[in-house]
Amino acid sequence: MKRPTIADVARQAGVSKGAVSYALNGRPGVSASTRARILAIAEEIGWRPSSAARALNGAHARAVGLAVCRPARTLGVEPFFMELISGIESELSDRSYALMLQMAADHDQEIAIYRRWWGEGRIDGAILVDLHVDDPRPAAFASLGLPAVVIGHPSGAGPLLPVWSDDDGPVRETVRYLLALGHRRIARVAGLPRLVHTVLRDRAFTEACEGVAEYVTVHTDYTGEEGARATRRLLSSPDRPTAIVYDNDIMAVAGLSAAQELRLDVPGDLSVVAWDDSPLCQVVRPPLTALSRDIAAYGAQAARRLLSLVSGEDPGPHEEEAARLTPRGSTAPPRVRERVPADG
Amino acid sequence: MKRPTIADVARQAGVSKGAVSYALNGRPGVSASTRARILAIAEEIGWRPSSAARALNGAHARAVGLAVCRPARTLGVEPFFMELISGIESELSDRSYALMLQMAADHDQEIAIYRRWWGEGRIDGAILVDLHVDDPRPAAFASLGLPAVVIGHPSGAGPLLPVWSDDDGPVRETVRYLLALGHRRIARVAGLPRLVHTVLRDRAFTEACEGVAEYVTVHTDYTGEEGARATRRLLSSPDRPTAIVYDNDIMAVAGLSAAQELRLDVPGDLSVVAWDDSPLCQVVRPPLTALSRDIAAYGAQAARRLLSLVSGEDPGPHEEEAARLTPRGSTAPPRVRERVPADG
DNA sequence: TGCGCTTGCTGAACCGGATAAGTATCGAGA
DNA sequence: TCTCGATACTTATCCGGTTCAGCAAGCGCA
Repeated sequence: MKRPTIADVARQAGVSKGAVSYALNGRPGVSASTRARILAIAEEIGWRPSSAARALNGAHARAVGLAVCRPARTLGVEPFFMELISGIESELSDRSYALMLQMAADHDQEIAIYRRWWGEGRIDGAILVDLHVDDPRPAAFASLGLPAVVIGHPSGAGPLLPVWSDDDGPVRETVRYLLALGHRRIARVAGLPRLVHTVLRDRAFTEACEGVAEYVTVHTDYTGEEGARATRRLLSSPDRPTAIVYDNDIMAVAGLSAAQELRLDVPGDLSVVAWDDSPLCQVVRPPLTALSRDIAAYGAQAARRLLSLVSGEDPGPHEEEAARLTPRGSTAPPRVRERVPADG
Repeated sequence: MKRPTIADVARQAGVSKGAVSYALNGRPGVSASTRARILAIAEEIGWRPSSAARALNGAHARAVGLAVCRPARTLGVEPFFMELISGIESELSDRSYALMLQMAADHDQEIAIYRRWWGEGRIDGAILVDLHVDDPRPAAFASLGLPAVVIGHPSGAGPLLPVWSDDDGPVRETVRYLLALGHRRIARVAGLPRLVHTVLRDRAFTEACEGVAEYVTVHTDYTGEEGARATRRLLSSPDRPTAIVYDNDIMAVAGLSAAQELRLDVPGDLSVVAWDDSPLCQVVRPPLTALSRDIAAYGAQAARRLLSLVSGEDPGPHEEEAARLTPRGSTAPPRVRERVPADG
């Protein structure tokens, strides 16, 4: 009942282990007829290469690592991750690479996990997500010599290969769109302030609004709960915003509900824009105007770059297509007339 | 720049490879002082055991597999999976087991993936989810000799170890609750009819309603889109239901929106109940009455059983705590007065 | 006829650990 | 003093592949 090895194949074929190895790997060194015979026997007795034995000879582990440190509750709710993983997967499974997944409590633990995986020869490379300001991970990865792709802006990727999508453009596009609709008081319910892309979006938002609209940014932890709380606070202010841009879809949905609970009409009294366009956005009423991007493609791209990095090539950094504004029912001109400049 | 091996440690310590192995594994055969010296050197030069070399000696791969075949779009949205995975993870990472994840297109591909992983010695066991009626996987796993835990009802688990939560009780509890509120026309928007738990819930729902309420069950694919469509169809019927029970939270949210779009008041005109209680349920207005269960604990339990199975023990089947009804704002007595029997 | 080259294969070393078997050293007991 | 037995190691082998050196046979060619 033991797993068959090449020695078993060799015995049955009446050749040496070496010949079997050559035959099974499609390398020269055996005749076509012997090769066919060996392959047939291997097939028949159900031989599979032992990944351990292969790895021992310096071959690749044929797996890449993804350790994630986010609180479990955000992970479960935000569609972003599963879509990203499913994109990564699609690329990996095509080449029979596996994905090693682990949740970490913090960056130190995450680094420890990678150190172990890499040290033990379990992974060939890693994908780094949720880039922080002053993130210790790029340097740690580099010192380990662990090939890695960073999903995040090059400015924070250090020596690692970045795969990112523009944050600046979509923010400006959104603000322009809201301005064009006539909004002059715009709020942004942002994610964790320590994340690089939050900082980039914050800056873009500020610059886009500066001088043309009143604006405010509130930071949250991405949960619907905090999104709702931030929304209530914003909407109960005397000069409440007429539009709110949310940094993820779950907060946008929560914000929408919070507004409706306050008897405000969306989009009449308040326009809502979500960043990232999961099915969730189209399921609520009104459907949410959202910044859409193909997250699965994003993940697939990262996986592709990582694999080429692992195989010794030197793929350049890659900027994924930026998110595009998909207007839906949650945005409209503000009902409350504002003093609009003649040239506006 | 190569990874240090026990040979390197042995050389520096001035002892043999064997002694180092004994020392590092905490086995007798070396003196305390030598052991300490070896451990110090190993630590200093950053030695890690090669998982490949260990696995080659018949040791465990220290990884378990999880191949999932669901359409990516459902995966991304439904919180269930990420919560389950995060629960599985929490248990695995405590014992430094890794999780190998892969998405499959269908059951055949899923079985092929496991066959490969198991054949290659990459995994010690597997977790099987989304049990289907006449599922080919339990038999396939058993014939492979792959230790596995099935997340699903024992009736469908075949020879594998089941970990499940009761479907029957929660369905009946929900129906009783709705009946007590005065509902007499209840609909159920169910998931895929081929899933074992859908069948179980269908049956329980039918039996609970039989003779005491009008009822109807509609099957969907779990997406919000189909949930909304089913809801619209149900609500546009002349004798529309006064309560709808959904098989997951995303469909419940979609159904809620669809109802509100039809200018129906929830819970006045329609009561809504969701199965599985993600943060999503509390984020919408009104917050959804839901069947709550600790999905992460569910996953952790499955992982725990699998690990004990892998280590040669024989843990019994485990029934997780059943989902419990958490009433919230989406359920109330039906506003439209119905002819309620005097004894009702 | 002899030389060199290619083809097709064998045998052995090797990867990094685990482990069984063997050996040198030392203290205790008879 | 000799033996017994534990202690503290060393040596050798094994796991399942890969790979390199070697070698015999067959072929072309001068």
